[in-house]
Amino acid sequence: MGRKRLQEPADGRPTVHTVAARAGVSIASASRVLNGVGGSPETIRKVREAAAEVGYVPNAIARSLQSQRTGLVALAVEDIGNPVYVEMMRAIEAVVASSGRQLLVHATGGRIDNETALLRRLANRYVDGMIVSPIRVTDDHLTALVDSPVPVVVVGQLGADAPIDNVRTDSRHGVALAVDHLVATGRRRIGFVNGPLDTVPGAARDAGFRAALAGHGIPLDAALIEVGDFQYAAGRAATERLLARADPDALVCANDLIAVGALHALLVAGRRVPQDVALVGMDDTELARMMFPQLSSVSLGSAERGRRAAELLLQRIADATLPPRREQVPPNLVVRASSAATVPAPRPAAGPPTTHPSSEGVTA
Amino acid sequence: MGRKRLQEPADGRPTVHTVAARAGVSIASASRVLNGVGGSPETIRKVREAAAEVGYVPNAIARSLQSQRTGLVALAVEDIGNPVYVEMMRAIEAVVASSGRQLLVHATGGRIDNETALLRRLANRYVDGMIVSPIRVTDDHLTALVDSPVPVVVVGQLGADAPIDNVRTDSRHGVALAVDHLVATGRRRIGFVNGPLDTVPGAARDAGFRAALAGHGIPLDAALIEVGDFQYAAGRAATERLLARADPDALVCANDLIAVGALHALLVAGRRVPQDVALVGMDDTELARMMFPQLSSVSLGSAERGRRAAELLLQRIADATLPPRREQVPPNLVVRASSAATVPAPRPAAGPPTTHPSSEGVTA
DNA sequence: CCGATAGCTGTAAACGTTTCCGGGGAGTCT
DNA sequence: AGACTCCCCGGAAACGTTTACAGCTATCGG
Repeated sequence: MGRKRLQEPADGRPTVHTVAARAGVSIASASRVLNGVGGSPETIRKVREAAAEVGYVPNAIARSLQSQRTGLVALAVEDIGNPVYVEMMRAIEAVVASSGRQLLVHATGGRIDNETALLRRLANRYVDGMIVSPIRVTDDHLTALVDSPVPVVVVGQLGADAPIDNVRTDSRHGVALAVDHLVATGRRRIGFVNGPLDTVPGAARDAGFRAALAGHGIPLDAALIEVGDFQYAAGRAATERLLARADPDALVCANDLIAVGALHALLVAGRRVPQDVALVGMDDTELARMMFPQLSSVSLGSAERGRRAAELLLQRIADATLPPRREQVPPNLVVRASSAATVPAPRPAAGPPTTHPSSEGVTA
Repeated sequence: MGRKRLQEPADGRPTVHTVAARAGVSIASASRVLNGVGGSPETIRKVREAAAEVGYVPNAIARSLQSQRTGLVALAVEDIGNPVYVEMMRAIEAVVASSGRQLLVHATGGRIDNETALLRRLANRYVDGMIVSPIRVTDDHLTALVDSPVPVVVVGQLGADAPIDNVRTDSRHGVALAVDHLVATGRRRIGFVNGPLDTVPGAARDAGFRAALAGHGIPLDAALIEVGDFQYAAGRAATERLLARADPDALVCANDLIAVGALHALLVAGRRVPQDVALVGMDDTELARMMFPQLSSVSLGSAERGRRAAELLLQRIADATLPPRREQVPPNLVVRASSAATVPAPRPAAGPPTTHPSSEGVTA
């Protein structure tokens, strides 16, 4: 007969065989006791003791191979530094952790190839499921998502007929909320600093801005629209370009990072916020509250979307036969100092300019 | 004889058996071809074809069980939303990804139990290695780190004799740089907004602040020291408390989040920055450059520390017998508008005393 | 007092891959 | 022509776990 399997691996780390041998029982009994299912009191005692003595800790990989699940869930977002994704991530992590799983975070940099490569590697079964928030979507991309061997939930807009669990918001409407608010407080020369138009959110926000302006009968002035990417530096640069050629009395920004960049550019240019230019960001991240003046921002419920996406994913992991579901989180506007109606009246001509410390402290 | 193993699992997903059978070769040959090692041209062709036809993708879990590595590296930090960790994470991720591995990110919330639990779960071999940046360290904690079955690299201060790969900076010295700079530009009533003293960085920065002040012969005024935690809201609240009872002409903050909170509190209180109060943060994150005025900040080289930690970890994964190493990244001060010398001259004694409020405040 | 039943235990198969090893064929050198 | 080398191939073991199955003992009901 051939020699039995090694009881003690060269590694030195104990396996269930080590424990079983030491306890004088079979590996099956040892495994049962360690999993808390069955076993006589005597067996339980012996196995527990042996396990404690050798410091046994089960090998999760072997277990996964057997059980066909890893307890890992992946999240793929464009930019891990964007506070909106941090908030989403926190919400997802809370749900995922409460189900005893761990979260694997991936930054795609918005590059599609990166994301499809990730999808493909996903097929190798290392994660039980995935949440992805793509900012660009192609057909290839879509079929990769649909064909994924593990459950996928998408956060963001998706073709209407795609059979994929999906939680979205309505950022078109979100931009409209911002514009409505600015118009209501007397602003008319409303500028817009957007992200790339070839992204899903960029396109949606552009459409929303144009529609909202049209809804108020305000003619579109191309000089008041500027495009960068969704980062701080680009937002600042784009705003500088815009200010060089136009004179807005309000600025809508496609996310909070851009808004912070815009704020910086405005203050450097000597404009007072909100007296000279009202400013509204989007995503309502912690960053908006950190600024001085605090930024108004359109909340797109990122934490809520993350939470729901995680729940959808967990449900689908539990039951793969569920029909594709779609959930929607409504946007809502949070008004803060950066777009407050100016003190005496919305008219920029009247009123003492100085009551607010922000103006003097900031425009040195 | 018993029946052979299923060629086609109920799952429907192809395994190496499926493609071997389809190609008419053994699983050993199939495996070799798929791994690009060996095989005759004919075999290679057949296997490749079969694999493509059934859409074979290897099961990473089974592979890991065999190879004893997962290609996953974990990172545990206190707060995933703190930009300093974002920068560190980016640097780590770059190194890790270039070695073909993936990064698993974990937020510990600074709670020790959380972290040791993570360490213990680590023992189950799901990751090849781990980078941890603990803000609190106990003995239990330390032994858990030392006993870890997988390689661990610590970012941050650690007991001098701990046999653990470690990359650190000198935040004591970092605080001293800030104080030196403020003193050199004429500030005397220098306040300090710190994080919790029972954390390693909190304690180090406190010690650094006291030492630096003593070095300049400036008596310590307890009213000028305030403690919160390392978050924005706490920094703002702590600064409000401090301003209620003291009148600093400069503020050193234990990190940039605190500094942003402090800036907000200062501006709300009507203080001008830097004229009335100079402000210096720490970590030199993107956030510091986003503010208006831009914040001076002591860089602790977080990206560099992350990069080095990742490299140390990869080296140790490759060779576990390496002796424990320790690397140090020096701090350096980045001066920006928030602590610029006030306009007429840095000399408080010489120049005309009245033009600027700060100068008169300084000669107390 | 005997058969059914319940609970425990051990053997062995299974998860899907890599890899050691031995056998065999083809080519080359002496 | 025989021996040697080199390469390719297939069988089978191994990674460490869970679990189906069957056998065993002890208890209980009839």
